Amino acid sequence: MAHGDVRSLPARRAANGKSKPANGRTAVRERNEAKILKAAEAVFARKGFSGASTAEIARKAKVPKPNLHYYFRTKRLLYAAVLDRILEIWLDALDEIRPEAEPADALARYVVRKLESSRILPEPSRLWAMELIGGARHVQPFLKGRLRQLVLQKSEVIRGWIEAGKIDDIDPAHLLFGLWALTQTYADFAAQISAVLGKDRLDDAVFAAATRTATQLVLRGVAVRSGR
Amino acid sequence: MAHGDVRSLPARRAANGKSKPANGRTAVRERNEAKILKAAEAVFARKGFSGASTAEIARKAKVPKPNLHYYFRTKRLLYAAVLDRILEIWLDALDEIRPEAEPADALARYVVRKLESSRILPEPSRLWAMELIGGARHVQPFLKGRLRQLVLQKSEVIRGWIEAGKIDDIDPAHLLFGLWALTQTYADFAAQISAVLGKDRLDDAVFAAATRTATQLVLRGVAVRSGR
DNA sequence: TAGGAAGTTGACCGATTGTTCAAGCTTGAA
DNA sequence: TTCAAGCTTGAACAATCGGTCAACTTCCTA
Repeated sequence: MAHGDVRSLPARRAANGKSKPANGRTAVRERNEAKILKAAEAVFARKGFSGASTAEIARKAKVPKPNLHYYFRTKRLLYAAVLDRILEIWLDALDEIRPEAEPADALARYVVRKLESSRILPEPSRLWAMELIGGARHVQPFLKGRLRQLVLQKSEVIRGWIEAGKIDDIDPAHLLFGLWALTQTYADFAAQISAVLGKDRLDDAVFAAATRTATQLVLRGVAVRSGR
Repeated sequence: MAHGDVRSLPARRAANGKSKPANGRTAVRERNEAKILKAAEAVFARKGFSGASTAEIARKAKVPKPNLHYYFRTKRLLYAAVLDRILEIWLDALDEIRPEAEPADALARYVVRKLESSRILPEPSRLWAMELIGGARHVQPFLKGRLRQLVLQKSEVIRGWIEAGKIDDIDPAHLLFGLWALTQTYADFAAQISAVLGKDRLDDAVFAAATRTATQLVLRGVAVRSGR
């Protein structure tokens, strides 16, 4: 699932170690790929894979359509490249769940970081949600492999907290699902939340209230005994 | 947002009160519309509005494409008709939040009913999620109107519980957002959850654990003082 | 300064999109 | 039995889809 899978470029720079560290003269490529990926992320997040059109992505990225296909041979490869970038963002913050951490701190910080992510980078979250709702056909290996292993591992950490009497008994995996749901809803369903609140966008006050509420639900929900 | 808006049929049965109660000879129409709506729901839920094709819907409903357009003149009207049916399902269970209800019962029953809905009717939830992620262009009036009013009204109920000392202080609207997120995640992101759990579908055991976990988070989260 | 790879792009491909047409079929009331 | 309204459907519409082609420019290297 590394970059190598996803990009199949027409030609790579001569494989020697001569030129400047790691780039050299591919500045054009780097810049254009970034432009296209950013535009693709936005369009895929709004319309999903089948609903998005390469023409719209190209228009948004301000490149002619054949140029888009020069950098990403097919729509599917472009989609894979976008997903590939997003996986890391998605996993971010899970490292708060560590055995030696104090559960109250760890869970609170996890909620804060995830909500921050929903505020600053809502589009990756929406694209991920679209992919999952559509059946997760393109990310099945990731879900059954890396993510599953990570959830099993973090579940062990949480079970450790329970056995140490630091938090109440709870199903660790479902606690994680709950954490994801409580935090990502503010990215995925921002349109609903802002409309219901009578705002035209989710401002800082909304996210502050969201953080308070989610933190309260989680910390009291697992009945954290504060350390010492 | 009533049915009248959504269906613009070539002709309605003669407007008299003669024939059998409320249908008469439109049995064919009723049956075909139902077939098409069901197929449309599934396809729209998987691909979103722009990603779905009328051809695929027609194929799934086992009617020729022009027949689909005979009953629903445009793709957009078909989509509106599908959304229209879903709104009621979506609002269901909110009536548990009543002033005279005991908060513990009301919240627990709400969670149970919503999770039951995620288990039995995941597709409407997924279609709704798709629509919201895509920007909620087709349901903006519903969100800003009926749903907003309902949320304001239920928020008052919850505020009443707080002031009566029955539950801890919490932002009522965000509590509702949390309840939605915690329960609908099992419909919307079923693909992720089942893959992570190593199952090929979300069985009864999963939903039982989900119910326990979500209920615990909510009831302890708001620190319900049991009645009396 | 010559050569060649990298990058750009207008024009075009067959396939699929949503939608329409018109000719047929079915059915219930007169 | 007639007849119109409701229903069905193969064929075709322009527009858009993902993707290709070949001619062009740009830019680095030798």
